[in-house]
Amino acid sequence: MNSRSKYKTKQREILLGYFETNPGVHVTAGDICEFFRSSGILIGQSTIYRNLESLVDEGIINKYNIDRNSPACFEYVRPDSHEDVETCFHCKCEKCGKLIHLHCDELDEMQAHLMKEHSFRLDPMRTVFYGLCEQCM
Amino acid sequence: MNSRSKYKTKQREILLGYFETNPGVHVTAGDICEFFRSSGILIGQSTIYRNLESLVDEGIINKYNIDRNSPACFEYVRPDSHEDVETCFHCKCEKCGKLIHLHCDELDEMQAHLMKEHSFRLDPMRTVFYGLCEQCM
DNA sequence: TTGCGTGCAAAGGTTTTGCATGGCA
DNA sequence: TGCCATGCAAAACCTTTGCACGCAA
Repeated sequence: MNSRSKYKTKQREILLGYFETNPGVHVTAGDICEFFRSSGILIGQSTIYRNLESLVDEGIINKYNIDRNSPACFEYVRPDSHEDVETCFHCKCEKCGKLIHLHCDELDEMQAHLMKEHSFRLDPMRTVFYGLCEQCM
Repeated sequence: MNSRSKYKTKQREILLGYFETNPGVHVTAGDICEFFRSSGILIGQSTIYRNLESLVDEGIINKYNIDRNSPACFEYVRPDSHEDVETCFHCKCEKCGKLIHLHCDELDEMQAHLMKEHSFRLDPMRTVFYGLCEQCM
């Protein structure tokens, strides 16, 4: 569970560079494997999975479990936007599968309400709103 | 995706009976398979999965994706709580697994807000709020 | 040199699918 | 009779793990 890297390896640097050049983008472990493979960069898939776990533990990237039976999504956390990500919500369209990022004061209030009135500490990282997007409605 | 049963089969009735005698309980597909196997009732696992999908589509049971890498949970929806369920939100404690039913005006407002401001039609049946309950906090 | 990180392959567990058979209407 | 549902087995899928080798410090 709690894994942090102690060595600075070439593979880790490459992976980190990939995220830094793709901020705000959701990618799966498979996407990353495929990208490196097609780029002629050889990094084993287990190395990718292990480094992803480390980066999540270190708070450098976030992991979202959008859906069972679809792979986990990873997203780079910009150093200067630490608070934003904490309060970012995700909406998943049940029809087209589109993932929408929401950052909204009203949702923050809703979260505070759940905490105060219902004694429930919502975890935005784990919670996904399911429904229909504008196009599919 | 959208599968609804057209025939009334013995297997479907048995599965439905299982849920009706276990209201409010969370079970996995594996649990159900194991239960029938140990009861000497032969129902193929694919039949169970396919019927579960149908029952979810028909709104007779709910499916919760508690965690990746742990199987999906299914729960019977009592007929007499149908209206409630439509506007009822679910909070799932990530630690103790407790499922809390919430019916609250503020959440209704939040839902209306998502619709009006973000053009997203939230589906309360499919959406589960993850976080920590009072005891586990 | 020490021990962590890597790569490969294989395992793990849940869910889906192909196909022939059986059963409902 | 015409489909749909079932059961079996195998595949698909994402992710984790075992192990020997390589590399960082």
